[in-house]
Amino acid sequence: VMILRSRFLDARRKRRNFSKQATEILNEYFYSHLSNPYPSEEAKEELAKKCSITVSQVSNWFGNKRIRYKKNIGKFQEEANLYAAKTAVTAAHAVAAAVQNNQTNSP
Amino acid sequence: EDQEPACPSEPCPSASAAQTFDWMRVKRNPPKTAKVSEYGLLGQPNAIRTNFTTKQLTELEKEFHFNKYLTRARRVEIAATLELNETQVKIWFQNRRMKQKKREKEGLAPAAASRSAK
DNA sequence: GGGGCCGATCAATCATAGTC
DNA sequence: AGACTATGATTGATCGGCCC
Repeated sequence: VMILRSRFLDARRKRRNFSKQATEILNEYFYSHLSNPYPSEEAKEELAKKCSITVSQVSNWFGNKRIRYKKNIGKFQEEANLYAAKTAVTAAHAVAAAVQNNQTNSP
Repeated sequence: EDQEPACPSEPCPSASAAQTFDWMRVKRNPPKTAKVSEYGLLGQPNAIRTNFTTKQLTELEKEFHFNKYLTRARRVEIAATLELNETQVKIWFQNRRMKQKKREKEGLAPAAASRSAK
């Protein structure tokens, strides 16, 4: 084999993990869109801005996340529940508002 | 905006019923880089990612700088020289162009950002 | 109708950062 | 310190869409 890795000085040599907040934002988006975790170009730009990373990095993140998630769903169960609970709060607010609105509009 | 489930009708037992959506079932067909013959002839499409050698990559890179796009003739020539399929050469150029575009994009955005940034 | 290109994505792998 | 895992990036190749 010896596939000479002349690609020696590959860019991936110096890699930095994203900040905790950035990962938080990305995971929140991922799990709140678990049925279709494919952010549009615009959504990626917004996420990139919020996370202070590039759009490509956002794409890489989602690409890796999707593949790794479906490869072993069980391994991410805990994480999935965590973020599901987190977004459940905002969801509850939305529901509450909807109910309120419903009561005042339909006798 | 379009968050998602919010459990419309289903109870949603305790926490999340993490179901398996279609995107999780997506499977790509194995590469058809049929190299036929060679040895054996069991016609097994390689089904594996080809690892280009340094020489092949160097040559392709050189060609790319000469021409971003290939002509049929050039493609045949290069494929023969590097012992690759015409398809592999074609795909390599497509990917290379995309890579180029990505670089240009990332190479200008930061510049604009640094200007607007304090 | 078919082949090339584009844009997005997949999937496997690389190389490093982080954890124990 | 060393083995093992988590994770960001790279890349050959696929998928769907569009154009000619």
